[in-house]
Formats: sequence, structure tokens, C-alpha cells
Amino acid sequence: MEKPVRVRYAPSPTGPQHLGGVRTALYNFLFAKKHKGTFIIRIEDTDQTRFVEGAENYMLESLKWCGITHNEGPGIGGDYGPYKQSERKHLYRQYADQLIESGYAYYAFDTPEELEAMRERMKASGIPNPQYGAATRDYMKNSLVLPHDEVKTKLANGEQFVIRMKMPRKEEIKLQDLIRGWVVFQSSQLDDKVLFKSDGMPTYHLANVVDDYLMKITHVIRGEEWLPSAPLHVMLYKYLGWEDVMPHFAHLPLILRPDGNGKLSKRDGDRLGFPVFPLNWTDPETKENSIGFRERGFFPEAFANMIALLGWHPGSVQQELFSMEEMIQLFTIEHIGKSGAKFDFEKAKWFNHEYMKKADSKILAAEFKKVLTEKRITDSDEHIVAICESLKQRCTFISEFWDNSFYFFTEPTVYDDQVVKKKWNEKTKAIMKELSASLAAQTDFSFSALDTFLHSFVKEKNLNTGDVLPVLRIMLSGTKNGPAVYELASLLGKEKSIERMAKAEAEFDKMISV
RNA sequence: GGAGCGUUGGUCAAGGGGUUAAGACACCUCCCUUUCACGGAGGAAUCACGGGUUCGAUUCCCGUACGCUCUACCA
Repeated sequence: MEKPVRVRYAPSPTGPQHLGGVRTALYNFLFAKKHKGTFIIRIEDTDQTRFVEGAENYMLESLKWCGITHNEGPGIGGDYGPYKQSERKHLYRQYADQLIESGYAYYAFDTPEELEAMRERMKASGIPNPQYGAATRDYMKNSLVLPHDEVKTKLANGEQFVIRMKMPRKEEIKLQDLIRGWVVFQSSQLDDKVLFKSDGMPTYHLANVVDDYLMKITHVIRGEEWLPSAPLHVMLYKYLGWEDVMPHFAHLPLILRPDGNGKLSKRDGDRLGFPVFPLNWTDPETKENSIGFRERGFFPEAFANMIALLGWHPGSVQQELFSMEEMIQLFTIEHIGKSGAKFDFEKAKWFNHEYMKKADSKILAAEFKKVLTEKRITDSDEHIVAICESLKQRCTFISEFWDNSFYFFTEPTVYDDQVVKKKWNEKTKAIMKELSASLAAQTDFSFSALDTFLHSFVKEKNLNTGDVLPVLRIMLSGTKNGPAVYELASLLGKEKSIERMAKAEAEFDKMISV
């Protein structure tokens, strides 16, 4: 009988959460939901020096925005709390002590200077990257080489110490990664990692393993950057006697920068002009602002969809648009890719546009109304909804709405002079007068009615569409881009259309006379 | 330098011993619209390279190259 699935997302509050973090959280969440399990958030704040004000809150808010909700963790608690490592401080020492007693760990008293000296010495003798490990520990100041009495005295005197793992000299460490298959490491390549720091806090390695054990985590789904330290974690489970409840591991591929190589960073976003953080972030130190996907105008559903597909695809189905519910149904770790994915902002925009097209115009209108209100523009809800219905076909973000629809709300003051200079003459002037008159007689101002009306007008008078429609467009909106002319006129309404035609006529005359 | 991981079109990717190697984004051409966008029809890859295994490899194995990650009393 399989254990109930319990997974966790365990970020460090050292700065704003970025895309990769959100994706890791999302995959954990999807996996948990898929298996009707539990998704836990645990704050790994064992490094007091790197703590950043507001980072934890930011992370929580980002996930909430994306629709990623946790079952246990900050804000909601749970049976395995507390969920912040700084509040679990008292828990870790006993396990480090257990390791020392069973001979798998030891006290080390070396000062940073002594460590540096050792590294320099080793480098000088031709070893490019010296490690504190099987080859060097016999020459350092630790409980393995110091006499028992001296160790006791040092501890009694309150001398600073760390607790280090004693890596076996020659052992093969195997682990089965759910994404990569069997991965083998030689213990001789691994060093004696610090498990417990001199400040009384555990390092990531110890705290992580202890907490995963205590919280009954069944699957560890985390970034690929952890793969090299995974064997250490496996050893820890073994030495602590928890081998039979060791979780399964899945190391996620990285999200790469769009150009060149390497991990996506804030710099890339700044350089290429797109967000790399889910929400706006202001650095508490430098006061530097970074824009978030949310503020850039992304819909949370589109963002989650986009991020999920950066490294995962359910296969078989030929589909890219998935609701959270669909992703939960389809999610499997087996379908996570092995190689890093380059982030492509163009594709991200495409996702948003797709969600835009599917969005309810009433909801869009409610959002757009805020923009209009700021500009002191009032209009009927039905009219705004109708305009949004047209706008969502051509805009990726609501922030683009105004630039693509201002002429519905304000009279044009500038007219595209290229078109005017090219098309405006006595003949077209006469035609437009005539068109205005027949428009005034039109009773049905719907899209389809106007469409047929306009085309039959051109046909009956034996004119060229190109001499009429573009001119009418400029008369009505001032710009040459926008929806189809019949749509434009219909949305504007009969009265305004005719008014604007009259005004434009006078303006056009002025324009060509200069 | 060492260890680990990775490598299907510019990008995301499906597929996995025998296929005309899906689809999407971007790009180009054309159609629609005498507008932009949407929409539609096309264009472009021999699956990093070299060896094996096999009747047959993009798919399995081994090398090489390249890339990435890690190599802290950071996570």
C-alpha cells in the first residue's frame, strides 16, 4: 500500500522568488493534487545573514496569485509545524549529536583562516580544489584527530565548532531520480559537508533531511542545482537510520536565459525588457524596482499555464492551453523533460493573448473601466463591453486597450496625414458627403448591416473600395489601424459617425491647403 | 580542474528501433482585410559528432565535442 503523497516547496527567503521557483512550486502542487496528497510550504531560513525582508511574504503572495495553494505551511499551520526552520531550531542538534555518537559525524574547530590556509597549501601542492574530506581531515583540528580530553575541554570552554559529516572513503552512492534514472556518485568525490554551523543553526543539508523526515515527505521535487548534493542527503538518511522512509527524488531541469546560455536571471529581464519575477518587487536595500508578470498584465491562469509548459508536456495530446484542473489531471513526473528550457517572452505573450481571447468581455470591461475612470471618461457598460469584445482579438494585455480604442471615447484631433494627403480631393470629398447622407438614412447600424451597406454603396457608385473605406476610417478614428471599418462605425454609432465625418471634412481641407 | 546532468528546426516540444520526425511560438511567402490584428494555406530539421549493437538507430551502448549545475560555517 502506497503512502499518501506529501510534497513540499522549500524556498529560502533570500530575495524575490523567480520563475524557476514558481515552477518548482507548481509542479509540487500539481503532483500533490494529482495524487490527492498534501502540498506543504516550508521556509528554509537557516542562513540568518541572507535574510531579506519581505521575501517570504512575496513568495506566498506570488503563489497565491498563480492559484497555487498549500495545505500545510505558513499562514495556515498543520500537524507537522512549525513550518519555518528558524522556529524549529531546537530540533536539529539532537540529530547531529546522534550522528556524532554513531561515528558518522564529528566536531571541527578549524577557524575560517585555518581552512583558508589548508586550501592554499593544497592548491600549492597541485590540488586544484581542495576539500575538507577523507584526504585532509586527519590534518585538521577536529574530534577525529584531537585527544578526547582536548575536545571535551574545547566544548566545555564554549569554543566555536561546526559538526561535519564523515564521508566514507570509498563507497558507491546510488540514487534513483524519477526524471533521470539511476545516478551514481563515488563518496571519494564528496567532502565532509558542514551539517551544523557554529552559529547554532543547521545547514540546508541537515535541516532539509530532518524536516523532510519529520514531515513525512514522500517525494522531493526540486531544482537540478541540488543533484550534486543529493548523495549527501541519501547518506544522511542512511546514517540517521531512515533509509526505509527516504523520499523519492526528482530533479527538475533549469529555466535558461533566452539568448546564450545559463540560468535566467534578473539581468536578462532588464536587458531584454521582460519580467522574471511573478510580482513587482522592490529591493529593500537598493530600492530598485523590478516589474512582475502580474503588473505587466499577465493573467494568472496564462502565467501558470506558460510556466508549467516550460519543461513539462503531457505528451499524446496536441494541446498547449490547459486549465489548472486539466494540468492536475494530466501531470506526471515522467513527462518532465531532462534538459533546460530557454524562456521565450514572445511565447509567453502568446499564452496571454490566447487567454485574452477566451476572457469574458464583461470582466475585461470592468478592468478597462478603471483605466477609463482615471482618464475621466464615462460611458455605458454595454458600450465598453462591446468595445472590449473587439479589443480582445487584437490586444495581448489590457494595458494596450486604451491605445487601441481611445478614438471611441475621444474625438480625433490628429488625422493620419499620409492617407489624407494621398486620398483627399474634391472627388472624394463629394463621395464622402454622399456617404454621410446615406449613412444618416441607415436605420440598422449593426456590424453586418453596415458591412453590406458599405460594400453596396461602393459598388453602386462604381467606386474603388480603396478610395472610400480608408478615408472613412481616418475620418472616424484619425488612425489607419483598428477594427474593420463597419465595426468601427457601428461601435461609434450613427450620430457620432456623422458628426465626425463633418468635422473631418473641414480638417482635411485645412490639411491639404498647407 | 573535478563530479554530476544534459544535447530533436532560432525557441518550447511530441515521438521513441522501421514514421513523409507531430504541434506551438518566432520568421518568410501567399490568401482574407485595400488598415493593424485575428483567421486560413504554405516554407524551412535527417534528430551534436564518431564508433558500435542490429536486417535496420534520431530512438539502445560506448566515446568525443559542446553546454549547464555543483564544487562555502548559501540555499
